[in-house]
Amino acid sequence: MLRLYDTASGTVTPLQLRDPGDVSMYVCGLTVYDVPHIGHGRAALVFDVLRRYLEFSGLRVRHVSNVTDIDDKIINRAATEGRAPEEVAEQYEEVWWQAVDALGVLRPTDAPHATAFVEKMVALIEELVRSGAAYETSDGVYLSVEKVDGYGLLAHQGLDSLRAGARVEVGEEKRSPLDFVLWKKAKPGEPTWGSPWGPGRPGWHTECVVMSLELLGDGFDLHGGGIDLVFPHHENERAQAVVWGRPFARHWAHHGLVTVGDEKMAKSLGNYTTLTDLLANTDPRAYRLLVLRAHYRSPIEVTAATLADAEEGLARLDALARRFELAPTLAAVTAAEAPGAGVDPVVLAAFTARMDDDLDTPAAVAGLFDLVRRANTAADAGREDVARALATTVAVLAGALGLELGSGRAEIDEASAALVRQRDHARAGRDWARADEIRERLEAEGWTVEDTSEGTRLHRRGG
RNA sequence: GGCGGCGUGGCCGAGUGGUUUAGGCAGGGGCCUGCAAAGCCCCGUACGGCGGUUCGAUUCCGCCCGCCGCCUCCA
Repeated sequence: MLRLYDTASGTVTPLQLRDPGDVSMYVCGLTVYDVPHIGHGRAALVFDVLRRYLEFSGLRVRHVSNVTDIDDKIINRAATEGRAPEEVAEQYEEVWWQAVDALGVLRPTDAPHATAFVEKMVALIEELVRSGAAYETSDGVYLSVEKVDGYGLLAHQGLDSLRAGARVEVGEEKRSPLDFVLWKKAKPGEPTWGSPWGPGRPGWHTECVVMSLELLGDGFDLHGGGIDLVFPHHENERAQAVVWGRPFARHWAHHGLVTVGDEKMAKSLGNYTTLTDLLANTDPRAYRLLVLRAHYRSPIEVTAATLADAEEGLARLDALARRFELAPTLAAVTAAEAPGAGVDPVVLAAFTARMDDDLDTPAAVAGLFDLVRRANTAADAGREDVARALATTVAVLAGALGLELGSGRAEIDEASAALVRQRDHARAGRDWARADEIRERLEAEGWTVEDTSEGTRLHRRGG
């Protein structure tokens, strides 16, 4: 059984499911106002790995991830560019899904849009006002954190110390600086929805409570996101659920951020690389491997050097796939079926033990590389059956992590294929000069040339 | 200031109270190869500093130094 770090308790605890066999997880998606950067890519990869591993473990996963398609940033961008906010949101949502697909990340089972749930959000806010937990001001409706049992649970701080660090805006009508907005009254020209407090739009923290409970029901299993969402976003979601009287997430999972020179990558800092740029220059699997080689709660540096490192590692895995001509095994089997598919049961047990330990993917990946060496050694010694079993194991377990080996294989064009035939002929005739000349031509075309017992073999490295 | 976390060999990055101190990349040597490529073998004895606990700490405790995250929108 998977044990995961739970932000609420601050400990690694078993992920105990509400409905045994079924996992309900809600992952905070993004606000579609700009192109995604590689930090967003890591977020998608981390939860993709979690989801795939849960499925590999034999569980059914309902994975909900929202799209925030109404927000100040979208409105501002639309205003600046003289476009409709919906148009901006649609454009960047499309960019996001393309990047998700390119990363080999499974799309969520549900991707609700905030704008489709405004009526339900209004209903919730009305209820919170009625119960006395929320109050209206001249610019909106706010939740009074004083009314929330255990406010600060996720932040691991009490109300007093949170208040001590809070910034206070001039002219605010909030009763406490920690109170947060549930409904924003519209200014001229802004998109609006109707409400008892006049035209306006919901605050960010409300959409996730409403959509997660609506789609997954009370007491769903897991709520996740970046570690920077712990406070205030997730704290405030939970606060609304508490006052609403609805059991909320049983478990909270947060991942570490991508850093640049030890600093968080962020739009506001301007130190970001877009996901599109990354994917244009790098095999997406190399980025996945880079992400897997760090623990999901640790920060990772994504630099030319760490990416190159990951690409070399990936090349080693792909070389194994070439050597054994492994078929793609992405999510082909579950752990229960794996032994029947030729996976070494001892290795499988070690793999699941590592993954069950708070998703220790660095250790799991280390285990895979260890297997690569064992498979190659066995093959070098002529122990074909042993070697094949080990290589198959690597492919299946890598597949469980969403890493498809050998899929970077390139189609060989007819001209290159002809050169291969000529080179094999030359080598058969021991015409080394000719063979080397052809190899140079192929290498100039970007091929890596390998001689095997079956003759010349070509492959490409990198993306 | 409060809270959370981190500091491991050239780099990335797990892990552990003590026998052989993951794994990857880079580097050196060797084997294999017509030469390569791929692969295999060998080589690096690291755990921020100072104390304490202990027969013994990188691993436990305390203090210190440095760094990061959150406390404002943020994956």
